[in-house]
Amino acid sequence: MDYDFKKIEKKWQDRWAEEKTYKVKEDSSKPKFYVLDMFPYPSGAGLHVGHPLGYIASDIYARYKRLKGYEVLHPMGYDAFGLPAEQYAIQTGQHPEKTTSENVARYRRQLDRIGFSYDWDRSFRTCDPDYYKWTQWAFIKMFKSWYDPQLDKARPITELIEKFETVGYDDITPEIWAAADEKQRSDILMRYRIAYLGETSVNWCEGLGTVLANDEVKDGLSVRGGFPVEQRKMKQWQLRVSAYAGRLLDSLDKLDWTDSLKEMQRNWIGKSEGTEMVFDTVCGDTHKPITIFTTRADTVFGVTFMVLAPESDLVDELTTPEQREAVQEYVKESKKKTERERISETKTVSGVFTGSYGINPLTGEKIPIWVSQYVLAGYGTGAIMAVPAHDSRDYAFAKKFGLPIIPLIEGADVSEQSFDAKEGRMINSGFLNGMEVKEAIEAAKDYVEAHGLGHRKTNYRLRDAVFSRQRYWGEPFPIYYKDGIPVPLPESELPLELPAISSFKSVAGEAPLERAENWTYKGYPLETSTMPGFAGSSAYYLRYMDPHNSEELVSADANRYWRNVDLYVGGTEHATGHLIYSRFWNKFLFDMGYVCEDEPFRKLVNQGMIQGRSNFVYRIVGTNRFVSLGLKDKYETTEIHVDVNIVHNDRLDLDAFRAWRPEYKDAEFELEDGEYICGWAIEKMSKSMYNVVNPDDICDRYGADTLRLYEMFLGPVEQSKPWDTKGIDGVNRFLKKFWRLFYDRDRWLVTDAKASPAELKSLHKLIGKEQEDIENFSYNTTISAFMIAVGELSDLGCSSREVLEPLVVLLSPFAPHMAEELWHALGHEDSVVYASFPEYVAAYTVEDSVTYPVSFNGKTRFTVDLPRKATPAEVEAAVRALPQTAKYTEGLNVVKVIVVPGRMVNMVVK
RNA sequence: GCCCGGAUGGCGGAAUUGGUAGACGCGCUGGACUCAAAAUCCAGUAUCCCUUAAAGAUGUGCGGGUUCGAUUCCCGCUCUGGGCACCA
Repeated sequence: MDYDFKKIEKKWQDRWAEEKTYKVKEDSSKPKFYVLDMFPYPSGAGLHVGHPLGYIASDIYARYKRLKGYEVLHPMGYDAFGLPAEQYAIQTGQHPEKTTSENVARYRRQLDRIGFSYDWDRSFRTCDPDYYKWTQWAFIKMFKSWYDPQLDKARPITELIEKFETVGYDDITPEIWAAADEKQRSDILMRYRIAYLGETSVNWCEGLGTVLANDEVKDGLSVRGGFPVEQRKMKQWQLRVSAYAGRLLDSLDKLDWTDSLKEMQRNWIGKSEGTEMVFDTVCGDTHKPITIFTTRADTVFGVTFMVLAPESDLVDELTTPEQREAVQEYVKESKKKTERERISETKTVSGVFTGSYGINPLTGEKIPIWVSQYVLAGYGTGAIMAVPAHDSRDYAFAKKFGLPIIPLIEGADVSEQSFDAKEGRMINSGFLNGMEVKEAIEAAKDYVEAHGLGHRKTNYRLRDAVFSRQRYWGEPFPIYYKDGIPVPLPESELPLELPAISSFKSVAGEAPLERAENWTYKGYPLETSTMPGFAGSSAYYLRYMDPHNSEELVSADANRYWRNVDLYVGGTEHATGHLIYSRFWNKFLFDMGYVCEDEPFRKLVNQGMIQGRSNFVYRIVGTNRFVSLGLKDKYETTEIHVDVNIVHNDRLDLDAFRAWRPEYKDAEFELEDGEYICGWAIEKMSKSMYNVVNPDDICDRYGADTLRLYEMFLGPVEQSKPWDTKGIDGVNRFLKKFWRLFYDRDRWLVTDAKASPAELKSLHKLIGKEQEDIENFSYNTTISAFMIAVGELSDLGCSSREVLEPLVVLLSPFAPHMAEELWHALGHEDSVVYASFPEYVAAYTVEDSVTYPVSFNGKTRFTVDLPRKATPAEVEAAVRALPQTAKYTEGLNVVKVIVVPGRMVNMVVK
């Protein structure tokens, strides 16, 4: 029987589905392991060969852990709400539900072909009402909670109300609370709720007709669609992610994530420890203290002016009548600009004087207050003290407008540029003179606090997440408005299902749900925004633990068993989006006692991207004649992308090329050695480059097992690399070779013969290697080890079941179909999934000798075989006891013997 | 500008973290089998000198250093991938 992968793979995929081989349940007699992939957004283009990379890696891990005796939760689902389906609906009028279902079905077919061990009974889509019920539920919980900074955790809002009623909290005294009407109370509480409705400067994207979160905007353009984004003040639902900034930062240390990813999150959270300081100001005859934030309290003596953000509320109050016109003009201009324009203008300095002055709290000096775009309203207090000598932005501003620059650090030359480094000795700084900068910062902070000028303050760049989208294809908010006051729906009313609407076309500024009929609750209007894409993906990993529970997001029992994700595999592109929101969401649920772990993803592996490898043909200009790569320099040619699917190992399939497109029907070729060689380049995998490789095609040609093996053999999982089909024959050959250990054509080769020591050694080396490598995600080297072992066993003519049976088990995580087929051929009734790895590991007895090269001063002179367990002293003694060689006896004096256990002996001689 | 990674044959990549650099695969060359092809198998394949072999020398981006010994550690560069970017 030949290795007929088509038959074998179909057969086992059907059997696995039918027998629910990969179904898992909470089994407290076994340790749990939770392996999760970032679930895909089911796009219309289907899967390309890059998508399964991470899925294959995690599937191997999941299968391996199963063999090791773990109960493994390995689910898959779809992140199905989102913009592309809706954009498509706008263009075609098709309901997003329909296209989503079609895309999901297509994804499922493609995934099934690759032989993943998912428990499909746990699968769901984020757009299923049974699922988004729990997204809405969590939102209501957030609405009904506040963040208690004392306890440093979220608490029910009722506790805050109780504080207001009894002792007061912040600036709300019991009297104020008692006097407040329903609307006022709602407004007060909005300032504290975790999910709240608030006016804020948001990223408004006209092209998409919706607001976006910070991570959905890049370089002033929307990540989806690339439309320009501008800043607008709007009332939007938000999540108080910023309250969790400190905890999100601190618990990064506990996570087994890559350093680069943690670093990205640290930057995004952007902790900075500084001081909030009050400056008195003079505007005409009125005084108004304003608060600024600085990390350089040591530089107050060098403050020569102050700057307000154009959006700051203080601008109006501090503008003198003479300056009013100029200031208003400037503010208007900057508001009109899109985010992108503002970014592109970062190098051009602009600003306008308000006419009023601040008082330097340490020197008493009067300093002008300006307005400029380089100060951001959303960070700190929206106002700064400017120290041109030691801040490059302040410096540029001072130079442009001729403001004084006072150096504060000894030896700092500020004639050309500012001196930003935090080092050196202070001068011109009163009581700070003579101190080192780091010392001075602390001393200044102490001084400021002691004299009541301000206090220490930690700021974060992480902003609250804007949570509403003026779009259709998302979760509706479970909120209605009673006389303008937002009220959550009773939980019994969940899920609040997305209503039908007549047209998907977006109308400027109008949310599609405004067009829904009867979008009301008990006669009150319902919220017409929907939730953003990250809402549904923030807690999905919890739902897999208990996907059919209609009473709870996840039952306490299921949650206690599965706890959190042990291994999460996905791309880095979610570093500052999904992975922050999920952690936030999980921490909130943890605070409220709904989940038992503070962090959702213990270990995270980022798989690299698979790039495309494009192929080119070269057409002689003005003809339909194509020249092979090596000959193209003889002519003037145009480089044309050619579909990589009609090119094999850079050789063009001429007939397929002629058939590819009508205009090439009569193409002529100039060949090299009878072949047409194509040029190539590494580019992003995309349709327009004709370099998209569909996994289905690889499965047709080589089989899923080869695809799995090859994707892993390409290189380390974490690394980005181009898809290049050149090497695929190698792993395919390996599988055939593996098969031939069992079958010679129709003859079954396996016998009950006793394994030879050499055969066992091969097997045991592999067992050792596989265990070590899989734990380190080093699958390419495991496969190498496999190739070596199979080569050795094949050379030895190994037929012993004692060796071949464990070999099948070892193969099963990588090539599950072939392993399953052989496992059954070996007479097993059950799936190879139920085989037990530890059994074979127990027999792991590599007990061999080590060949030590013995060298003098680094040059190898002879070797000696010794048992692996020999101690360095024993090795040295054995080497010294050897019959002396000519070189050894030539009066050489051995000064030192260096023994590297298991490796080598080096003698230092004189 | 700031913060992380990388750099090893013709190519993808190994090297047990300081111990025989180049595992394994691809590609290439030669051979076996075959009427032939495919498939399969065997041998060779870092560079230089050389008809070949032996022997030698060089060799992990570049320049230094530590060490008996450096792809690995330290210092200074070059190139390159990624992230952040008026965050006070």
